[in-house]
This record gives sequence, C-alpha cells and structure tokens, in this order.
Amino acid sequence: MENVRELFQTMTRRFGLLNKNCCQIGGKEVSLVQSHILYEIFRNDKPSMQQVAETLGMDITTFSRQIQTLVKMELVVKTPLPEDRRVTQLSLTTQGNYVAAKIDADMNQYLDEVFSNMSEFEREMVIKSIKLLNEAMSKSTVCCKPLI
Amino acid sequence: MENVRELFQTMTRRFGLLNKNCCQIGGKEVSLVQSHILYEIFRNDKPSMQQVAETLGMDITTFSRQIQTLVKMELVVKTPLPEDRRVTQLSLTTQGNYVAAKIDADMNQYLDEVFSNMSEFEREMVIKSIKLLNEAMSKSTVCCKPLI
DNA sequence: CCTTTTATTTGTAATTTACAAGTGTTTGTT
DNA sequence: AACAAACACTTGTAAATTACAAATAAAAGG
Repeated sequence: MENVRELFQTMTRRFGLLNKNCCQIGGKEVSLVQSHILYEIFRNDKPSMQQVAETLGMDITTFSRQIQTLVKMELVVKTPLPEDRRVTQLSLTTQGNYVAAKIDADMNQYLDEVFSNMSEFEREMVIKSIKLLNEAMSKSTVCCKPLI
Repeated sequence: MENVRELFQTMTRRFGLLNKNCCQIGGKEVSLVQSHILYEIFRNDKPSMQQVAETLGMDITTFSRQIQTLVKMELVVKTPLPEDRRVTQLSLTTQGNYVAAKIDADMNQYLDEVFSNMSEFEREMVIKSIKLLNEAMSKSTVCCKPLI
C-alpha cells in the first residue's frame, strides 16, 4: 500500500494554502482563523462563543480575543442570550455576511475549477469519498471528536 | 448538488485538529507548523530552505526563524551546500528523525483507524479520490500552484 | 571588477496564542 | 433566601508566530 499519510498531508496543505490567500475582501483583511469563525457563524444560527470555539478546536480565551477583533471590524455582533445572560450569541453584520458569502463563493468557485478537471464519474466518487471520510473520522476515538 | 465546500471545510478542519494534538514526543513539544517542516525534511533529501518554505507556502523569513528554533531543539541541522554556499541544506538529527518518524507513525495509525471504519472497497475508493483531488488541485490556476 | 541577482538572516513591530486569574450569571443545596 | 459551586466569558500577562523592510553574504553576468 502506498503512503497514505503523504496523500493526506499534500491535500490538507493545499487547502490550507488556498484559505490563506482567499481572504481579502472589500477592504477587510481576514485571516484564515477568522474566515473559519465567520464560516461557522454563517452556517449556524446564532451560535454561542463556546459552541464555535469548540467546533474549531480553539482555546476559548484565544477565541474571545478573535471575536473582539471581528466585532471591531464590524463583521460580527455579540448579543447576550436573554434566557441565560452568561451566554453570548454570535451573528454576522450585513458586512460580515457579505464577507462570509464572498469567501464561500470564492471557495466554491475554486472547488468547481478543481472538479472541472475531472469526469462526472470521478467527481461523484470524490464527493462520496469525502463524505465517507468525514463520517469515518467522526467515529474515530484517537482524537478530535465529531465536533459537529 | 450538496454543499461541497462544507464537506471540505469539515474534512480539513478535522485534520488540522488532529495535527495540533499529535505533536508532543519524548520531551519535545512540536508545533503544527514545525511538524510540517520536519515532515518535508523527512521525505526530501537535504532540501534547501527555500524549497521547504515554498512547499509549505511560508514566508522565508518566518521559515528561517522556525528553522532556528528547530536547530536549537536539536531536531534539525543546517549545512551549507558546497557548490553554492548561499544555499543551506536541511537535514534531521537522529532525534529529529525519531520525532518525525513518531509523528508519521501516529498519523498513519490514526488513518488506519479511520479506514478501519470502512469496507475494503470504500477504502480504495477514498484513496483513489484523494489522489485524483491532489492531481486536480495541482492543475488549478486559481491559487496555490503545484508545490511539489 | 563591479553591478545584479539570489539565498538567507536580522530589526522591528504587529498579531496570535494560551495559561492563570478575574467578572458576572445561573444552578443547586440547605 | 443565602451561599457555594458551576458556568460562560473576559482580562493580565507573557511567550510564540508572523511578516515587512533592510542587511548580509555568496554567486552570476557583463
């Protein structure tokens, strides 16, 4: 069997590199971590700080500071949860939404381009595989539990 | 078509998380970036600074400082290339080799576990898909050129 | 030679990170 | 109701990581 780790290392590195470059939108410079945060707020409905921090595997104090930055950048808004005022709900501003959507679109465009180098059959196989992989990883006991 | 980006985002995040946790070996604490550097030196034969930095998409000055750290940790050795003394060849010390090999083994063990949740057929499909994906990404013009 | 290019390093300063300790809020116990 | 414990989040602080600009040192080109 070939070197499986190498395949994965190459793949994840390529995605990491991509993300690094694709986050300067409309005057706002967004870091890789910040784009991940925006993405999570984008796809969840008013998640709490803890929720997002845990999903991203970030230390909560680090996360707190990142959110402060994003609030200053006017991309994110914090509102206390009425039922439990310890909890902070996160949501995107109009601008934050725009930035998140733009990153999403760029990302999808890139993926489209990548897939354009494949046949229909291959494309479906790859997508099926990624799904399988995600499921299998979520079942693993080694580390990085499900988290979604 | 489903949300392809979401699949990829989840996948790469899971791998990122994994790497974060799997790098404390024999008294040495190795960061994610450092483990990537060790890996590249591990699998290439005496690569130059530039070579590795470019592969990892790192700024050369940042890379230079990381290498300084790894040299201090006695995991990496720098030797000037005789034919061109501007160039620095990188190699692993015995200890560096041990650390890199240990991370590699851990990583492979994790992947084995992940694959154990699949059938033989699925496993082959997934591996084939990752290969396809790497090829397709290397052909993309958007960003992050081949790099290997 | 002497200028230019190339590979790497340092000056500097901002950003990111995380441990420990703190604040404010809710829950549980009596 | 009162108080301790648990919880969600924030700050103090200090180290690690990052990257631009400028410096060094070696090779290549004219």
